[in-house]
Amino acid sequence: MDEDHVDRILAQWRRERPDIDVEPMGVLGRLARLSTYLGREIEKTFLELGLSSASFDVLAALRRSGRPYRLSPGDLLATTMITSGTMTNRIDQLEKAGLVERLSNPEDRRSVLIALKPEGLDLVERAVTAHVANQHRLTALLEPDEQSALDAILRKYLTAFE
Amino acid sequence: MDEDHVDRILAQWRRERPDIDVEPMGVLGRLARLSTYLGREIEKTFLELGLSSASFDVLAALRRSGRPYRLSPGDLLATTMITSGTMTNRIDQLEKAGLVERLSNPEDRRSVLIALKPEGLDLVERAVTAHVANQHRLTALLEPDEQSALDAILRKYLTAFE
DNA sequence: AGAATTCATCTTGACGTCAAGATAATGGAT
DNA sequence: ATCCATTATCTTGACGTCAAGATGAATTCT
Repeated sequence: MDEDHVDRILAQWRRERPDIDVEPMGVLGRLARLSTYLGREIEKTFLELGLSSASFDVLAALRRSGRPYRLSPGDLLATTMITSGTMTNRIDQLEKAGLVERLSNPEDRRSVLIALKPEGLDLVERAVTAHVANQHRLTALLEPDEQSALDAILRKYLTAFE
Repeated sequence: MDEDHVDRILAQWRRERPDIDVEPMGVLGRLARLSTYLGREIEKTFLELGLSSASFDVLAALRRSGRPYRLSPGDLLATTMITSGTMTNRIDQLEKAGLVERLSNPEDRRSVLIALKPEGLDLVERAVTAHVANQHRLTALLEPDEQSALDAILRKYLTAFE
């Protein structure tokens, strides 16, 4: 059981503040660090295609919704963990890049439909292939039984928030 | 085994792209979502003390380094996962808030020492107490055996990056 | 000693995000 | 018929972060 970065932080706290129980800090610290590393690895793959994780999330939501690859900003919002202002910003950029377009909805003039353009569809198909291959590489750093144990615990943990 | 948000995304991909193996997307997606939720919960606690996670990280590094609570920006950098520009920015703010001060190092004029001021020490002591209590609440959402299983897997996973 | 290299820190410009609120259209209640 | 609350989207201003490079000081090499 080698000492890692988080262990060294915990050891410092135990020396300086022996009154506090740092066990929770260990798990939560590791989760945060790991999530940062994994996020950066994932970002790299998208960067090679001229995308970001942020843009991909929107394109992917449109793609996996099925034909005709159209969703309202509100629908898109529901699939992510961002605010409406951030979604507007993401759509603006994708529109500027020619990957999606805003279509007005004749049935409800308050709302708008975001549609994947052919260029966006083509790009997201290539991106998802590269992304999934990369995710496979990243999860392969754990053994299959560790992956499924991790997944089960994360799933339970998430129910506390969703 | 109820269906969660990530399951719904995976089901969409399986329908639209039956050729791809979405298993890795499940674990990694859950890890990212959970990390975001936990990060927001943690941020809330610091907000009540007029701090952010970012500021706390710096104050905490100084506090747990022990007396006289002084580290160079380089030392601080090594304990975090941010760039030097971001560290300068964090120190600027803490200095502006009167929580730390920059001391010139007479032994090496290239470098600087960041010192906790009494106000900073007082605040970080209160912050770490509140933070640890909050972390305890957050980890208590899992059973003790789940917490330790999670910790063990995360520790192993992290070795791939550190 | 002088020049080139390395090191420690800071600056700049850009980006993604958020909170709060603005705008505009709809639907319901009286 | 009008008013009001709700819904959908966008705008604004601020913040934290990063990548790239600038600055100033120390070290190494000749």
